[in-house]
Amino acid sequence: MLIFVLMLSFTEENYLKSLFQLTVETALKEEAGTNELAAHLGVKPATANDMLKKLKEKKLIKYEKYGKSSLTKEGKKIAIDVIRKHRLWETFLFEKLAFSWDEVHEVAEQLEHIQSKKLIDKLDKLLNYPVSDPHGDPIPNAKGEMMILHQQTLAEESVGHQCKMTGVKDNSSAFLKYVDQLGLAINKTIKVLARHEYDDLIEIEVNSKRVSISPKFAENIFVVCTTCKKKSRRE
Amino acid sequence: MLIFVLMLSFTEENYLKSLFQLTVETALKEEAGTNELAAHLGVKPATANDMLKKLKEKKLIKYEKYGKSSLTKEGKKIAIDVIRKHRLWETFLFEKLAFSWDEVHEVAEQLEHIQSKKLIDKLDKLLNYPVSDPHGDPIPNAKGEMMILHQQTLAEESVGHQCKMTGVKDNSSAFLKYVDQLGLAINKTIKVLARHEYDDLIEIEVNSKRVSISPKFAENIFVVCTTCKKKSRRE
DNA sequence: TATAATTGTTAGGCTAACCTAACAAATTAA
DNA sequence: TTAATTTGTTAGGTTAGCCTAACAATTATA
Repeated sequence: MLIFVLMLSFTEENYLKSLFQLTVETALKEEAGTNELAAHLGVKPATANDMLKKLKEKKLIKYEKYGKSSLTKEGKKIAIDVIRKHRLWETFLFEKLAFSWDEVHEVAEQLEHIQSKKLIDKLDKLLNYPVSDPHGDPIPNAKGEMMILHQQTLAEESVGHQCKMTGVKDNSSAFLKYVDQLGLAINKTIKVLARHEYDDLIEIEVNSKRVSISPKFAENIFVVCTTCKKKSRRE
Repeated sequence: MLIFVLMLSFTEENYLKSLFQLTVETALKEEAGTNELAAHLGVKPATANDMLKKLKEKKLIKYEKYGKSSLTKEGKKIAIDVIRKHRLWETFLFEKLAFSWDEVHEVAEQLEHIQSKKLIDKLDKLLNYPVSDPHGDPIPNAKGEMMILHQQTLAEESVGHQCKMTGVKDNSSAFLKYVDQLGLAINKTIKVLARHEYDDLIEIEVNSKRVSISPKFAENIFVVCTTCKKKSRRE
C-alpha cells in the first residue's frame, strides 16, 4: 500500500512553524499578519506573500487577500511535528552531548527538518519521553499533544511574591548567556523584591543575592507563582 | 577574529562526495567522467556539467572541458568530512537507536549535511571514536585520516580459501536484507567451496551451511583472506 | 581511416525562494 | 472625513538546481 505523504520543503516547514509560534503557541491571537510573519522569518513581506498563497493552495493555512493568516488543522499538525523534532533534538544535544542551553537552538534549527518518523520516535524513547526541552518549552508527544506551560512572565509577577522559573521566551544565545550570568536557571526560586518607578528596573532575589533586571529581561523569563498556589491562565 | 568558512549547499557537498567515492575511495582510478558522475548522483549529464564548472570555479575540483574530473586537496577535505559525518551518523543510528543496518543509510544521507563541528566531534566521542560503520566502511577521524580497508571482494577469493567478511560495497536496503537472510554479517568466517563454470555460481560455507551465491552478489561483499595471512592491496 | 557510438557541452526553459520598486488597501490620526 | 501611515500585493528580476534538445568532441569499431 502506497501512502502519499505531503513532502514539504525546509522553507515551507519554517513558515508553518513561525505561524504556529506567532499564534497558537503564545495563545495571544488567532492569526498573524504578513509583515509580522515575514519579520519573524527574516524575509521580505513580498516573499512571505508568495508563500502564503502557496500554503493556502496546499490547504495548510487559511488566508485571504489583505487578511491575516492562520493554520488549518493539517497545517497545525505539521507545525507541531516540526516543533516536536526541534525540541527533542535540543534535549538530545543538551543531555546526551553536553551542549550548553545557549548552543542547542542553532543546531536544532537544522536537525528539525530531518525526515524520519522512526528516528524521532527512537530519539524520544532514548530521552525517556521528555515533556520539556532545556529552555523549559513543552515537547509535543507523538500524538501532537503538549503540556500548556508558561502562563506568566517575571515582568508580570507582583512585588513580594515568590515564583519559580519555568522557561525563557527568547532562545538567543546572547540572552541565555546573560541568564546564566545572573545565576538564573530553570526551576530556580525567584523573589520579587521591588519595582523602581524611576527607571523601571526590577529587583529580585535569586541564590540569596539581590539582582536588578530590566523590564525587557523580565518579559523573557517565564515563571509560575508559588505565592499564589493555584495556577492562573494568561487572559 | 572572523573565520571565513566556505559554505556549500547540500547539492555541492553531494557532488564532492560522489566524486570522492568514484575516485579516491575505490582507488581504481584518479578521475571520473561527467556522465558517470551524473549517473551516480541521479541527475542528467547537463546538470552535472553546470556543477562541475561551478566547483572548478571554487577550486574544489580539477576539471577541463571534455576532460575528466578529480578533487583538489580542499575538495577532498570537504568530501572526507561529509563521509565522516555520514558514517558517524550511521553508527549512531545503529548503536544508540537500534536501527538495522539496512535502514541507516537513507537517514544518514540527510544527517550528513548538518553543519556543526561541535556536534560531530561530540557524536564521535559518544560513540567512542569508532573506526568503521555498520557496513564495515572506514570512518575518517577528525583529522581526515582513515583506515584502508576492503582490499578484496568475495568474488576474487580463491576456492578452498577461508576469509572473513569486512564490509559491503552496495549499501542498498534490498541488498543488505538479502545478506542478512543468507546468514552473512561483518566478521563472519566464509569458506569458498567451489565455483561452478556452468552458471558462474559460487558455493560458500557460512555458519556451517552451504550456500550458493551469484557473482554479482559476491562482488558486493568485502573480505580479508585468512588463508593468505598477509594483507594484499588490490592492484 | 572513415564512420558509428559514446561522451560531454551548450542553449534555452522551468520552479522555488529570494529580492526591489511601485502600487493598492486598510487603518490611524489630524 | 480627508490625509498620512502602515500593511499587504503585484510585477519583474535573480540564482540554484534541475530538465530537454541539439550539437560537438572523443573514442571505438568496421
